[in-house]
Amino acid sequence: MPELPEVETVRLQLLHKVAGKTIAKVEVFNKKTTGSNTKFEKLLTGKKIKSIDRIGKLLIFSFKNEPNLFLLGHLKMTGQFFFIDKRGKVKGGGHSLTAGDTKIFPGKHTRVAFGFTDGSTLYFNDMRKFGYTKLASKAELEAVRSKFGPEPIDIKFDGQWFAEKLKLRKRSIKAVLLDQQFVAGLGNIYVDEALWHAKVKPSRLANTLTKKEAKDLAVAAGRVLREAIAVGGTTFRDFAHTDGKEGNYSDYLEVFARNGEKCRRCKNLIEKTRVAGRGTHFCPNCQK
DNA sequence: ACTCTTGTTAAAAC
DNA sequence: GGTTTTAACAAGAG
Repeated sequence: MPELPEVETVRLQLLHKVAGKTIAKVEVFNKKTTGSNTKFEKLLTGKKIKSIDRIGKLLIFSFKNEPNLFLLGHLKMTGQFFFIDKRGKVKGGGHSLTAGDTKIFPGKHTRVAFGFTDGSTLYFNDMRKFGYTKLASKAELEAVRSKFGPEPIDIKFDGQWFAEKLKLRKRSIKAVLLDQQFVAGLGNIYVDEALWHAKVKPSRLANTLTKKEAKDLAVAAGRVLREAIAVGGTTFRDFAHTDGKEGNYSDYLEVFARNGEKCRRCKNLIEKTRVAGRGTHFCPNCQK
């Protein structure tokens, strides 16, 4: 699912493709996606994209000479951004489409289309309509930003702080890692992966981790996120790059979707259970 | 027809 | 007030 590495992959691709472009026309195919803002199209038309930032799994578009206007983009589970040079047929992935097939934009799952003055278009597709592209003021953006915890990939991420904070939490370590207010960016895939690398069982209560386990986990979380960014994220089902291609971290997964297969560390079989209400993969032998 | 999938949030419980 | 749990959301796959 789209987690920090997938969103960062999209951010880097969009930064390269749409920064500096001016929006000529906006089409909303699903009102809920834009927060049912009736002024959405009008407020964006004529605006020039200045930059694209990210916090956790949230994309933040800013505009030239518009210090009080931001576009917040969240993929949730099935959101996809596609960039098309000019409207028409394109090769690539996306829903209701097989590899190498041809897709017409806008398609069945296109929720918003941003047309630029040079004839190119950015499409936001989202099968399940949980994702959004919503406008926000500077104050609203700061209110949202304040709710995110630090990111494990931040060079200032503090293992000592992490270990001390875990002592105060009584839920499973998996539930705590999924909490974006505690640490930002991890989702179901990378939580399971980080816990495997740190040799900690997902069901362990957070306050029972030793200082060494906590510090190992902090390092592991940063490492899996960084390595996943380096290979364009993980495509498990729905995630696609802005050109429809897939992420390659699927080749590096140690536990996620590997239930029944051998642990590469101890040769035991990987199990799948339910922790924190999520499908959870781990090695029952070498994760303590 | 029924179960399963997950990111986030609102609401209720503690 | 902070923390925790649960349900809800939507649409498709199997």
